[in-house]
Amino acid sequence: MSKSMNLARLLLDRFRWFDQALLMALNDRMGLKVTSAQSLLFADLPFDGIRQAHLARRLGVSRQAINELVQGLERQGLVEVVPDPDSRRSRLVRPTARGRKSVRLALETFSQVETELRTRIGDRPVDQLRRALASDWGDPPERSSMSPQGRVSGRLPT
Amino acid sequence: MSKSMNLARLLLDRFRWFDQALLMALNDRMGLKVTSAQSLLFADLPFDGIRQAHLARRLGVSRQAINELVQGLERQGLVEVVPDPDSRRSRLVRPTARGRKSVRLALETFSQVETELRTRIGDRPVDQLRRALASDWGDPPERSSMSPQGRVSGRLPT
DNA sequence: GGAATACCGTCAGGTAGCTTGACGTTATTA
DNA sequence: TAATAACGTCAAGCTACCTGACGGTATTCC
Repeated sequence: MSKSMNLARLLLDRFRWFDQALLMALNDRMGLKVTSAQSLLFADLPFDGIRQAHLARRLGVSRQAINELVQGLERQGLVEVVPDPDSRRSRLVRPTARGRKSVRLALETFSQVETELRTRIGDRPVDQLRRALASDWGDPPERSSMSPQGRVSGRLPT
Repeated sequence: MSKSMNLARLLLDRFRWFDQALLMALNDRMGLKVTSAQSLLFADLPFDGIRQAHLARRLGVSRQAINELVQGLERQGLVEVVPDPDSRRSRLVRPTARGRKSVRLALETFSQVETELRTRIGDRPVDQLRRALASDWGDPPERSSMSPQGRVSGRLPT
């Protein structure tokens, strides 16, 4: 059944496997009601701050989308937006104390979950999985017209 | 840089790599403006029809969500919803002629893209990738309260 | 030095993809 | 036969995106 499944579906399903674990950890252990999109931001949130435009490029979404996510996190007191000392047109998104705790929990969770996965399917497969995923795939084939934007989360949009 | 990236992000990015190729193929070769969510449905669309509730369970979303996607595809003439001969409370979602052509193109594209990937990163890594992804991971750890629903697409929602 | 250009965040308005809740219909189970 | 469960669907609401446009700030270029 899963043997003949296409790689795209498999990749998405496995992403959701991780994502679900993360969301549950953040919810249960810190009472956070972050969304999947917000939680993904955490992975790229250096403690010394980062520009929104930078995050946008990193995640492959528009600056506006990032702006919205950041505002949500700000409302929950997880990040604060401060002036960038290096450039007056930019502002830095930086986790608060509580935010840093969440970021740490998120990273911890990912690593724990990966460890758990190793006990389930073995060290070798996980290493091979990571290696295959992390190697350079280049740009997607079939390149052409079409809009460049993607989705940060895991939904099925445009 | 990508070496230390967490598996979740890697999985999502690679899913998007495939998804983008699919969307472009459907757009360029058939002029279809299907969304990412709709295109994912294709992977699970048997030519002899399937129930919406079945699709919902398969993709891990609500029946209502599927209903919406199906209506979108119906508007574009890609599927038709017909009575289920086996049960009067159910209806079958079945691709039209044009729909079947799209489904075939989608499957073809996935296979071509995978072939292309093999020439880029090698046969072994792709085989290992598929094997690791398709093996039984069991339920996500950290199980607990929280809502069960996930997202079909690739976005970052609740 | 000053003007064009490019980049930063953000407002406004719009869409797709979801959710929960509720309902009528049909099938299954007790 | 009566309760229960499953199917599709309507309604309302939210989140995650998008494009377009704007006013500030840097950078580049004559």
